[in-house]
Amino acid sequence: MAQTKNNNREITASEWEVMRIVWTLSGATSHQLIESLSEKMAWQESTIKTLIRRLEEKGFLNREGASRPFRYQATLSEQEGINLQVDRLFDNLCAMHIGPTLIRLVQQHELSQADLATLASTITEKAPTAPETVPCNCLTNCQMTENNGGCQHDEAK
Amino acid sequence: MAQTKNNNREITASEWEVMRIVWTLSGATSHQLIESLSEKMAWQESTIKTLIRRLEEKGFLNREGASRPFRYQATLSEQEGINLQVDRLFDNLCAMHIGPTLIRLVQQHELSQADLATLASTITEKAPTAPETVPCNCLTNCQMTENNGGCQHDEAK
DNA sequence: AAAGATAATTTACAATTGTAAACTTTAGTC
DNA sequence: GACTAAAGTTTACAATTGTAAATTATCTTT
Repeated sequence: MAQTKNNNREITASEWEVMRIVWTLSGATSHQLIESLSEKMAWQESTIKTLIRRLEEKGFLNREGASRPFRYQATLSEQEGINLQVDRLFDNLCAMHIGPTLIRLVQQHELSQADLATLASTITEKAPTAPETVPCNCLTNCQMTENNGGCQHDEAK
Repeated sequence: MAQTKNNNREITASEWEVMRIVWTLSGATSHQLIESLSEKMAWQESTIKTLIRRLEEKGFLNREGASRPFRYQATLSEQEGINLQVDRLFDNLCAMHIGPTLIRLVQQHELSQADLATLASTITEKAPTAPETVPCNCLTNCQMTENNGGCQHDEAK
């Protein structure tokens, strides 16, 4: 019996490929997944079946349909899935480095007029209450002492 | 003998914690790492030593000093490490979802005046050449056919 | 130089992940 | 209804990761 909840487990890199197809097609049969991924990823069909099963067990895919060619549906939206991965990453970055990281991402990726506009207004909204600087939050309370050299982080650039 | 190059291997979640401390302190001894992480992560000292060794093997840490309390130095800067992780993630996101994802990140995180200003000008620079929309690039050539339901992605929101 | 304290290396072991073969069941077809 | 093809389930197995104990080597201090 497939899980209904995604037990706080993670979507791995390989599994992510499966999810992408499911999201793109708004649900897919194993046949479709095998077709797409055996080519794109050079995986054997067995591999793809395993990934589907694991995603079901983890609660990220639900099987639907009564008779055999079942369909697999994502239990979260693509944006939710992305948020999951992105937050897991950003929650482990030094606060001081998030700004430069976002700047780089904005520079590096192609964004639509609309997205740029939204970004611009978001920035305008945040500006009035933005702090002068965002300090490093790596070591809780920056409990560094003299004998360990202190928090060098503030000198980072 | 420790690797000099990071053989295109990854920094895992646990290893990342070690790197953060090394970066924050601009290099650290195993003693410092154990002090910091045994508390923060509730790890045994042995665990931390293993992580240090693996990071050395992967080429992300270099040991320096001639006599015993060695120091471990990162072979890449924190920003480079972050870029590595961030790119690994963003390279596997549907292009169409990157805009909304960045908007959300900018909203969600505290950014300094300076970072907001840089972001703003970056946006201004990009605007003139920004496309009306950024299409989904999930399925290479979107080689979806009628019998698989076609690329539903363009309808995503 | 012997002991004791530190630091580093080896060994360990279960869980997860990547990858897949083998086997079983079921939907269609003759 | 028997056969076959497609779909789904079980089993497998090595590599990586998380976590750590045991062992060995090296400073430091009597």
